[in-house]
Amino acid sequence: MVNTMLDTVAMQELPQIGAEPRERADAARNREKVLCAAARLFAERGVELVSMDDVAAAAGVGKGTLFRRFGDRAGLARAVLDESERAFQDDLLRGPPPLGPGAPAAERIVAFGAGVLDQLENQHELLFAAESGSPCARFTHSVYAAHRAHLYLLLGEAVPDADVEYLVDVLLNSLSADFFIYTRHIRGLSLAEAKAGFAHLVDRILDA
Amino acid sequence: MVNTMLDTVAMQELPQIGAEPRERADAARNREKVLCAAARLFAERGVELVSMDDVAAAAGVGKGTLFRRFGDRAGLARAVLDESERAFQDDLLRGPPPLGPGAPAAERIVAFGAGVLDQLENQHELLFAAESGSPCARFTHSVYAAHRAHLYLLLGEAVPDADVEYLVDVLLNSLSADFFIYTRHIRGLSLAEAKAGFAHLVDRILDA
DNA sequence: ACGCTTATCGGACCGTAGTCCGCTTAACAG
DNA sequence: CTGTTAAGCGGACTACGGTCCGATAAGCGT
Repeated sequence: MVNTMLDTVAMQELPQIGAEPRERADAARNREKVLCAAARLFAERGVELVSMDDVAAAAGVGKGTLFRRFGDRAGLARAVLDESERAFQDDLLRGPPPLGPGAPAAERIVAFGAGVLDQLENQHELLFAAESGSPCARFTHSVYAAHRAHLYLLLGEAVPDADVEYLVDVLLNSLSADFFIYTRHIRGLSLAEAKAGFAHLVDRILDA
Repeated sequence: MVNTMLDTVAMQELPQIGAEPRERADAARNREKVLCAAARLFAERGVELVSMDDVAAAAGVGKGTLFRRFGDRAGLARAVLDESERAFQDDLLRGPPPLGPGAPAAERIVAFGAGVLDQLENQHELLFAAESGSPCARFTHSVYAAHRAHLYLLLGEAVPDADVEYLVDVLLNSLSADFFIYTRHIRGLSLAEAKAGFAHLVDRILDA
C-alpha cells in the first residue's frame, strides 16, 4: 500500500483512537534523507534520468526501504510534491480571491485552472511522474479527490442544473500533466495561451 | 521507427517514386504470425498479462523481430487494432449519417464520441496499451491526428468563432482510454451514461 | 542456376521497477 | 540496564521492456 499524503498527516499529527503506533526514529530519519536526495537528484538531472536505485544510493538507504515507504516511483514523486501541493490547497481554502473564497464561482474556477497550470509549468516532470504508473493512477489519489471536491462545489454553484460530476472530471482532465505537456510542447502553446484556452473552455461550459 | 498504419498502407499499396522496396516474404509471414499470436494471447489472458516475450514465443519469432517490426509494446497494440480503426475511419468518411457525412455537425460530433466509446467498451485494454508508453504517446500517432482532423472540421463548422484547436483536444482528451476506464470503472458510469456525459459536454460547448 | 547484397532474423544482453526475506535495532516494560 | 518483540532495513532476486550485432536467407542481376 502507498503511503499517501493524508496517511502521513494522520500518522504525524492526529492522535487517533486505535491509531498507528508512531513512526520510529530511524524511519523518520530515512524518510527525510530519501526526500532530500530525491529532490536534489530530480533538480540536478531531470526526473526522467533518475532511477529508483539512484535515489536509494544517494540517500544511503536500501531499495527495500525506499519502496516500503513510498510504494512506487509515483508515490515518491507525490511525496516530493506534497509540500507545495499542501500550500496550494491551503490557498484554495483560505487564500485571497479569486483563488480563495470571495470571488464568483466562475472566476474561482478559472483561477484554479491557472494555478494548476502554473504548478505544471514549473514541475511538469514530477507531476507527470506522480500521475504515471498503473492505469488511472492519477484519479485514485487524494490530490485528485481534493481538486475534484473543490471544483464540484464551485461548478455546482455556477451551473446547478448541469451534469456537474462529469464536467468536473472533464475540466480536471484538461489540467492533467499529460495534456499539459501535449499542449505546451507538442502543440506549442505558451503558458498564457494554455490558461486562456482553459478559461475559454470554462466560459463555454458555464454560459450554455 | 514504428511501423504505423500509414506506413503499412504506403508500403503495400502505393507504388511511390523513390519508395520503400517492398516487404520481404519472410517479413510478411512473420508479421502475420505475430499479429495472430498477439490477438490470441490478448483475448485469452487479457492484455496486461501478456509480455512481449510471450508474444514472441507464441509467434515463434525472436524478440528482436518483434521489436523491429512494431517498435514497442504500444506499437504492437496499435497494429492489432489497425483493422478495426481503419473500418471506423472509413465510416467517418463514407458511412451513413450521423457518423458519416449528411448530418449536422453537432450530431456528427456526438456520434463520433459514441463510436469511440463503443470501441473503448470492447477494447479498452488494448486501446490503453496503445496510448501508453512515452509521455504523450497517444497524441503523436496517426489515429490521434485523424480523429483530430475530423473533429476540427466539424467543430469549425458548428462554432466558427471559438478556439477550435484547443476545444478539439479537450474533446479528444475526454475520449482517452485512461479517462474512459476512470469514468466507467472507478466512477461506475454505464456506457450509456458515458455517452450521455460526452453528449452533454458537446451541447454545452456548442450552445455557448 | 548461382553468387552477391542487404534486409531481416533471433536470442544474448542491459537497465529498471518492484518483491522477498533473513538480519538489525528501536522502543518499551520490568 | 537488560530482555523481548516486532517494525524497519537492505540488498539479492525476478520479470519485463527494449537494444545490439553476428548469423541467415530472400531477392535480384547475370
